Amino acid sequence: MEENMSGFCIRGASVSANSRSTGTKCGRWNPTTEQVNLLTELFSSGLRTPTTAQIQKISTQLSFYGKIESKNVFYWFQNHKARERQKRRKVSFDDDKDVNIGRENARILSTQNFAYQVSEPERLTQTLELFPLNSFGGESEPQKLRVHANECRDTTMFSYKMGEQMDHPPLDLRLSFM
Amino acid sequence: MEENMSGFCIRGASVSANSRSTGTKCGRWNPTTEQVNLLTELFSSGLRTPTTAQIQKISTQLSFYGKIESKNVFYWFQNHKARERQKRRKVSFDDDKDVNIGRENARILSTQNFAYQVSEPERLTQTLELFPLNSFGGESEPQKLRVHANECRDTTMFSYKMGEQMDHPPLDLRLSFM
DNA sequence: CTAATATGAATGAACG
DNA sequence: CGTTCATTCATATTAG
Repeated sequence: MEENMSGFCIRGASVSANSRSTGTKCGRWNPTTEQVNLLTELFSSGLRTPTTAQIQKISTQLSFYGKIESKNVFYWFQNHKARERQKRRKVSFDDDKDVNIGRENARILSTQNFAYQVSEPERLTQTLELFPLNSFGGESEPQKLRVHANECRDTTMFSYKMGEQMDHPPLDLRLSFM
Repeated sequence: MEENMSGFCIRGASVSANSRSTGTKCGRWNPTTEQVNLLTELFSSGLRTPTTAQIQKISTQLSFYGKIESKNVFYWFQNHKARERQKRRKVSFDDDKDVNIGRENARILSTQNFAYQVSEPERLTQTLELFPLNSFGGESEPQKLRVHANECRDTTMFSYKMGEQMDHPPLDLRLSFM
């Protein structure tokens, strides 16, 4: 029984009283097999970051198979994409230094997680005709080669000028942003 | 296996959740409960886009509770505001599987100009007055200073010696130290 | 049962 | 400011 109650998990905040009991009502969505199948199909078909409208429609469709919310779909795609990339990244270098790993363990490295058979786009369209196929039909991932400094360098971001705001009462919401 | 192959800052992978990033260097900021409380209070008071001066003030205050930089405050407000709206967008109507009542509720987000104003002007003023915003001598000067985050070397840049007394600050931190 | 893993959820950081 | 990426936390699930 997954009684989802839109629980908010305050990360770490409620560590007080966390000894054993499930005091923190953090019920989370537990997708059904059908839901996962459909989501996986969509993903395999190329859908990576659905728009809000798409998310809502998917959610509506999936609600037939069980309780679901839009944010669940949103998170699912976020996580699925992120983890795929994450695992892909781990495999990327495929060091020789770890060749001794057993073939059993190699499944994580070499196996595509999404070996699920990709249904034809047509069928996908039939299933839920909500995706403009151009969104993923002939478009490749942007693949923006991003440097992405991953450290604490100063990003010189907020250089938005501030006027005489200290003078003003804090009420005036300045729009000067960036 | 949960491998930490990244080799980066092992940010207490399996440690308890809350402890602020003690000893962690270039990992991402992990706000303490007190910091989050204060930020949330300010947000609830109506502060949405703090100015540079405000950011610095807030950052200074929050640094008492743990390592923090100005950009963290900046990002926090950015994210918090954005996700407030994002939730509005991804609001999944508690769709009853049987009842088909999506129409009426579908357009609850007709007006969105509600949240961008302070709930109560006086309250905000009071709240901000708790922060002395008059640090700059000549207020007439535009004082376009950019928030300059320090380098990765933020090894206890704040010389606030945490006394033994502040171990358990009251919940209303804002009132306590002002 | 406990330990390890898979994954939903959350959020800090940053891009466009 | 909306959107997206990356990392982390919490929990359901599964392996041992």
